[in-house]
Amino acid sequence: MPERGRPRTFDRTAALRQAMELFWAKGYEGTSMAELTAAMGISSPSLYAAFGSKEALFLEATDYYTRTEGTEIWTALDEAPTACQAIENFLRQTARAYSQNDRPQGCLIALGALHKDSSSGAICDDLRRRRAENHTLLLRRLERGVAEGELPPGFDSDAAATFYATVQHGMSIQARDGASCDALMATVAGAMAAWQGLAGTA
Amino acid sequence: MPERGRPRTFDRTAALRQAMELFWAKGYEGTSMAELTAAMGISSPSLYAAFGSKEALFLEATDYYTRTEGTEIWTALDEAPTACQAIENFLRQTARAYSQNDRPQGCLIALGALHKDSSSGAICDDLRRRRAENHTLLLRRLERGVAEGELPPGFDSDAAATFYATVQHGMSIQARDGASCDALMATVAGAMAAWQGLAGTA
DNA sequence: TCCTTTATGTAACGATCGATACATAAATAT
DNA sequence: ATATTTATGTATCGATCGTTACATAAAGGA
Repeated sequence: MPERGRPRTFDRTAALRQAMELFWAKGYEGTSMAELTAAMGISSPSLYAAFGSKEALFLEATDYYTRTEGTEIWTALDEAPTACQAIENFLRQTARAYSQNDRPQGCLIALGALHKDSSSGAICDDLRRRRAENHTLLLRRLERGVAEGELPPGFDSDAAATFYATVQHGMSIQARDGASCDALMATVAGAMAAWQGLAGTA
Repeated sequence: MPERGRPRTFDRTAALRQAMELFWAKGYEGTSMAELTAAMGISSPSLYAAFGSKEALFLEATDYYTRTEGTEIWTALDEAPTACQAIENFLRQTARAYSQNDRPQGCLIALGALHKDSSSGAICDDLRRRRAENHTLLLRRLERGVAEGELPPGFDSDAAATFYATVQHGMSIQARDGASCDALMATVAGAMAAWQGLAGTA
């Protein structure tokens, strides 16, 4: 029973990836249905039959983004033996991923829809929720550092997580301005220079 | 000879301020001419006669923005006696300005047009140029710190300026996510914790 | 007073926006 | 073979996009 009726003639996942790259490069509002259908290689009715609407397509595209792009950024968090190395790897992987030339620069979650419009309200909220989730991942790793005794008991994990998440968001804009991986690494060095000050004198 | 023909019936500067606030809140692409004329209280032909086009209006609005909004952020840079205090005041003023409730959160220069569209190409480039100017202001202040002996000769002023500019850009997104002034101050504390590491062991 | 100049108000321009109606094609179910 | 279900292709929907003709109103210059 998996297939009834006429089978679709295009690869749904491949079309979704094309949509993701377009949204990634131009944002939600900046991407038109005409551009989407052209990039995905399908007609407008096929797109609506397969994905529902432009808004639903964006939500599915961001979900696909989090599952396929920049995963090395977040796996680095848990695999590093110390919280310090975890944060540094997190930022270094970010610098590398954001400056790749074979894909849009910066992060779709950070840049996809920053302005709360009447049409993109749900989109904006969804991205905001995903940013909050990323903040939580940083927070959990830092709290683990406190639990393991690497960081002092009075360490403000939430403030530190906010700081490093904010640095990452800034790196998206920096990458959009054409910064190279080396230039992004300068920001990483600055952010890691803060580690001793944050961990030492809490 | 200052006035020939029928005088305009609206305050051009007041209308420009309304346009600025709208662009600030919703971005270039996200703001429509209908919204602009409604907020400015004028008709479409009056807008075009006074400002030329939507693109020209945005450029003039961003110029008005830099002359009127957040000036305390940049004056703090030169007035502080030390580079360290200059950067800290710069960031603290940023935290305060970005979280005000009587105006849009974050920075128009950082958030106004991040996606290089076919229509907003010139807009995007103009904002990018303004961000580069802000980076230069930070760079000059740090170089002055080196010249005055506050910072060691090998201090990488450019890398530090990039770091602090990136933190400020991230604070725009953080502010858009609803962060309070106190929450932004956590990021400021993190960024300033990096100072000793950057200035000490260069 | 007449002419020029600039601004306003109404109305609408062509283009593009996101989204669909409709008929047809291709598969399974009975 | 017929009915049902799903996808495709063409053509277009009403709404909104940024922009502008056109006639009229209000000022200064001759």
